[in-house]
Amino acid sequence: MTHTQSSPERYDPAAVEARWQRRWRERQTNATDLSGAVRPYYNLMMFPYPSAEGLHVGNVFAFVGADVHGRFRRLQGWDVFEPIGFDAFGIHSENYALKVNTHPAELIPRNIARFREQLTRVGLMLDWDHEVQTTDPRYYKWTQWIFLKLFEAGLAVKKKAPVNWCPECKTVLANEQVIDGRCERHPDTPVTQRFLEQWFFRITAFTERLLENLQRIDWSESTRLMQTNWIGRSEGAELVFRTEYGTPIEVFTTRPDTVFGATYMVLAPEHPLVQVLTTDERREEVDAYRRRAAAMDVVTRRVGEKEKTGVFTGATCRNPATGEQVPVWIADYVLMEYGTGAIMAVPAHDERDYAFALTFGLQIRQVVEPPAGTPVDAPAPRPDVPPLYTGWEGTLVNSERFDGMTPTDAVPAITEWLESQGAGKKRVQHRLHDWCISRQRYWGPPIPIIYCAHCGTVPVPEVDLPVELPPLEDFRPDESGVSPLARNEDWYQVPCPTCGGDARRETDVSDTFLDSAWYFLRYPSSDFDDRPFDPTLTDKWLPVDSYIGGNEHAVLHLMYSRFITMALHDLGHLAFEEPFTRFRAHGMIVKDGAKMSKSRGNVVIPDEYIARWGADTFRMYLMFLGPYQEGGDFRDEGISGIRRFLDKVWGLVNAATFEGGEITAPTMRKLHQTIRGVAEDLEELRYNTAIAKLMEYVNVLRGKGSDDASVPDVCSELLEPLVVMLAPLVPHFSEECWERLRHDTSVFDASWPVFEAGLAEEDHVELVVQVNGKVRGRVSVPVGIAHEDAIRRALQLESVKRFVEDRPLRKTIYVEDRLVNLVV
RNA sequence: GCCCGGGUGGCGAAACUGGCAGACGCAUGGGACUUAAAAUCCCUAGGGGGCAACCCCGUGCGGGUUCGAAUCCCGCCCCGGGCACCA
Repeated sequence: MTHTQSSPERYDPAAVEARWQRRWRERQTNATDLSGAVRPYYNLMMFPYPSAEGLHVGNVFAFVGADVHGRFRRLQGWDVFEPIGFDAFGIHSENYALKVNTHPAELIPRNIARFREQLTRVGLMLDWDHEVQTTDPRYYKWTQWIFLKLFEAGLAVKKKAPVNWCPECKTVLANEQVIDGRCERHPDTPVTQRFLEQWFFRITAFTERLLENLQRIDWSESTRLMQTNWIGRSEGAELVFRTEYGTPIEVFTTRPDTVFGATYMVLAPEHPLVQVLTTDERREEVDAYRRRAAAMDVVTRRVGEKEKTGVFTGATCRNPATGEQVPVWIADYVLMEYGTGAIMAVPAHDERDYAFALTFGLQIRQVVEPPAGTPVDAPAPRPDVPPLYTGWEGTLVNSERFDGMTPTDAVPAITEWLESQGAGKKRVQHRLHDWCISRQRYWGPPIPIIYCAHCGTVPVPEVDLPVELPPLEDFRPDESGVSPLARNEDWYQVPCPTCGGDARRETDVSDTFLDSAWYFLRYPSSDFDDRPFDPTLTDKWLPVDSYIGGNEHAVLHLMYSRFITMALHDLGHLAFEEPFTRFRAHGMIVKDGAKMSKSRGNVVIPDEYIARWGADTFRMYLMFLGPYQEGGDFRDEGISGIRRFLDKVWGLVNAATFEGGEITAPTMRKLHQTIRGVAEDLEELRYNTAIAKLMEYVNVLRGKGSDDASVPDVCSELLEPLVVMLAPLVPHFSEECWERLRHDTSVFDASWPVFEAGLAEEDHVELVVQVNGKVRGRVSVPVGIAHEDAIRRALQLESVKRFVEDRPLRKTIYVEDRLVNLVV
């Protein structure tokens, strides 16, 4: 049955991995025949920014998880396309280049070379024939082309707007890049506001579709939620208050039911009507306040719960519900970018208005009475003032004919009533803003626009693309608010494409997120220079079947990619409007419970581990340390367990018998249960439990529990399925084992073992026997035994009899093949 | 403040739809092999009690529903993430 090996060959990962990587390269194992594929499967991973530090463990974790998925799909018979590229434009690269005082054009190729080496070493099934680099003019030609298409469609517009300015980056930032009022790249630097002419993509034209489609795409729930919140849909009404001269001031409110309690109004300091409304005697004070607000940085202005400030304009407006004249104020707690930039203040039922009214002694009128016993949000500070109550429960008071209604019923009733007087209508408001894509920096694709004194804003003709980024010695940004390209007259002075007269190029470059918003469209078509994406190949391969990446891109990259795809769809360039059919967010790898960072000094360098343990052991360890979609804590002690496991498999494979030995029924059952379980787990990216099941199977094969220390002889029939199931996780190792099991083709040309339900079924199960809900014994019974029989068997147990005694059974519960519970 | 996710042995974790809590692995202890060590193999391993068969307690805390709760409900505490003067 068993034999002791004379001199067992040790598993040497370095040798095995070098050998198979060479062979994969020679045999083109990982190259996909894009036009010939029969069952195309597009397996995408988020392409990296090629930093000078090289691949991070977090990257490796992300990529390996995606690679395991791709390899699993391949074994299931799909023609898997697993491409990779490099996202090398942008502030990140440029800032680093400035720091080390080397041109990014020189740094990036070096970094990319290092990344290629590392990615290959990890053993990813990447098709290098379709690599893309966003910094390649062959690529960004088409990034510029997308800009032109959006421009033609009126989806790229230039407008003067208050924008986020990072004094450190010396450029504007998209709202998505501002975190806590600070630049995402410079957490110590508050973002300031500037009023600049910028190019915007009208993502807000797609808001409702971006929101609705979230219902029907198979994405991680967490990611969909983040996008939903980011879009920030609010239902309410737009109401009109008029000045004594009849000038309308529109306000947006989610609580039209409280309009009878609107005792004053507030406009944003930047609101265009402020000029018109302010009375002469108030003008000086109002102007001073507006100047202060304009100069204020975003943090100080945006941080909530600070003292409310504001100034009375001297004007009054008529509340359309009560007919009263109410004072009009300006205050910085009202934001110009949201709603109409003006609000009706209902101090009794809004926290901010309440604080403001108390500060400035404005009238507070309760119009919603909370039901008895419902806590209010803030007790009344004085007897003559009502408490603050922001809830939706209760009844309306002081609201004339609407008194007694619930707020929920009053919303449509009051909205319709005001609408009949031309003073309001239903409205939906979103938090999402247009995407500002201008960057006053050097390291990006120039925006393909030319300004001509005669012809105005002229798009660069398609035949002139790409507008190449000129090599600039000094690419340092400055305070001027314009790009370093604006210092290069030779470059920006061009004839107008329309009239031939003197004209000037746009000197801003576009946001890096535009580069990455379409790279997945380019991969299959990377060979074509005359089209961004070939219609036939695009039809065949897109949308992406599986996309795996980090949730840090939930609202940036993933939202922009959806928008660009949707826009290109509407313009007739794509047949689909959602780019990623399935998206899964992976978790984060932490070290000692904390996020890895250079400042903490807890960064794990993957190379050292791969050198010491081999890529396969490292891959499998990463997949085992926690649920893939949650991430986990990196502890190096755990790696040895994986290595021990691979050594055991190695031992079994090298002692395999080929003549077809006897296979016991329990072993066969375990095999088929494993085939089913592992497939289910891999399908759902539950890599840690898939590995546990493979370990269990190996324990069975090794006859764990027997005291025989030698390696048992196991027939190849039991080992082949194991090796195939291991292949997605440990590809080199599995190839080597496959060969030793006397195969001369790649294990990835094999197919996933077939699950046979009949072989997995047990004929007996162990029923748990409870008495009054407590486990008192177990009994082995045939599968599917009848209720009465199960009870009878249970009652025969001594341990059960003792607890039942002579008492009659009041009730019996039988869960088939699981348990019986006797209630006495 | 609002919206998610989480809290289970010494540690990472598992547990289908409410049905044996702790699979799998790490570390630890004991044993085998060895002159010895490493490697390897075997056993034990939530806490407490008992010579033992067994018994009691136990999934962040306090209540509840249920024959039965890590899982469902109510009220809290702590950790992680997202949003945040968004009307």
